[in-house]
Amino acid sequence: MIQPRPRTIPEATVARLAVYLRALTTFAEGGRSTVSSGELAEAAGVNPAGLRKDLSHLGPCGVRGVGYEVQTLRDRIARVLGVERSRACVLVGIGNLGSALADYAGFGSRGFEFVGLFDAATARIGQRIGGQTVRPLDELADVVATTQASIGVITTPADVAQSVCDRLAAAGVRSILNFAPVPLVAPAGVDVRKVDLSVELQVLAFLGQQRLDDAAVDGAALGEPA
Amino acid sequence: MIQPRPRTIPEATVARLAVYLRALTTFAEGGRSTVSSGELAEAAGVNPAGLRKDLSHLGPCGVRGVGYEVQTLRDRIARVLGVERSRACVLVGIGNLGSALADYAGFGSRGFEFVGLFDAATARIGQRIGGQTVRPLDELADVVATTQASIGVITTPADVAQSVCDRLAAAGVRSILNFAPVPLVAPAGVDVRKVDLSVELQVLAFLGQQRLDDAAVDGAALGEPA
DNA sequence: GCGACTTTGTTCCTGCGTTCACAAGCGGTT
DNA sequence: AACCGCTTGTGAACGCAGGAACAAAGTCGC
Repeated sequence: MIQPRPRTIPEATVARLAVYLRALTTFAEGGRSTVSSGELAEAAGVNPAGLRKDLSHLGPCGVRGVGYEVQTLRDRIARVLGVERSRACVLVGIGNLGSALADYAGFGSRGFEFVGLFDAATARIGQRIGGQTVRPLDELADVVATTQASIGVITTPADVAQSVCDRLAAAGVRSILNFAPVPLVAPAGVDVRKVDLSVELQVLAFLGQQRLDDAAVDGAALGEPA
Repeated sequence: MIQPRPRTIPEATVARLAVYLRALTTFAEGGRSTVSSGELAEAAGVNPAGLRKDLSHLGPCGVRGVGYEVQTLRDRIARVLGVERSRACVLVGIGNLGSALADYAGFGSRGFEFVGLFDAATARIGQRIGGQTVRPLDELADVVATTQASIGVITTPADVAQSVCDRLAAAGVRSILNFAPVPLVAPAGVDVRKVDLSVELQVLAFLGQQRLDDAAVDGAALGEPA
């Protein structure tokens, strides 16, 4: 049995496909019917050749000499990414960040719907955020089972993140997005993806500092007084 | 003039150094005086060999047969990352996400201090969040100049992000962390780093879907009925 | 004091991602 | 109908990150 096309799309490509999808939506709203790889690449902030290679994973979907049909390409990327059907998500840890995510309009428009918000603090239970009511952690397994939620988001403090991860996995969640600054271990069959905001800031700060240091050294090499 | 050690540390290594720094702090609080690369790697969720290679960029800092001295290594990483001195940051766009970041304790403990919160909506101006008062955008240049803020964080809607980026760069900010879902173009000498929360979720969803598809194909290949 | 064990630091290698460059193909024009 | 310009899709080369294996070095026990 020959696979006509390898189903394994590189993760970096998947991430960019999501960006292309958003750019294509903007083009469609602007009334454009076709775009070239150059235009789309500029809108997405990537290299045109790389964009074409990314799209090649979906099979031929452009017309040579013309470009890509906006609507067709948009639909195809959406189907590959699975945006066509809505995905139920649960969110654990309703602090500042959790509240912001629960209320973030950008998720709903991309097919992600929060069907359950959970927190351990009794003070938070009952609060209404983004159309949902915060529930106690005890109800997590029930909600995941009844809603068939496949994605869990962890915005708890670091010390309870692993325990929450275990409970999510046990309840049947298949994918976890972790904002807590600890590496999580999950059973096989459960994907974990980490977003670490402090690390992003520290990398940024380091790059800025490094640039200053380099400039200082270059200046010294050019004969500046010590 | 020979550089005893190349000053260019890979960006991926820098990101992991920040993780090691956090793990080392945890070890220090636990009273540990030394750790091996294996222990630290497990706490950071990486491969021990890779960890040693990362640390090799800082020069020899361990003792063979023993491991790494927690306090010494922590100080060295902190110095390389520039955590020792506090960095002034400004934040533009005080929506849900912006408020959460302004109030996020994880930044302050890592040497990042928000010295200005800005928003265009008059309704938000004057609000107090995390010890700061939200100000109008007009005051951005003044605040950046007086506080010598070097880092700007953008949590505005996409359509105004580029304009905010321009104003930040003009005001003298050197590094920008962008949460808006658009690629920003900044003048030379200004670093931009992007965090796209919807993309993270979409990648996660795709991986989960792909896993299901693969399982279905595997099952069929094993002789399941069609 | 010496040997064995432990752990670091480095080197090699494999695989992946990115970029450049070119051939193939389609539409418009004469 | 044939030519020309434009754009896609792909093949090759380059650079980089990650992982495994090995040599160097220091400590602990005898």
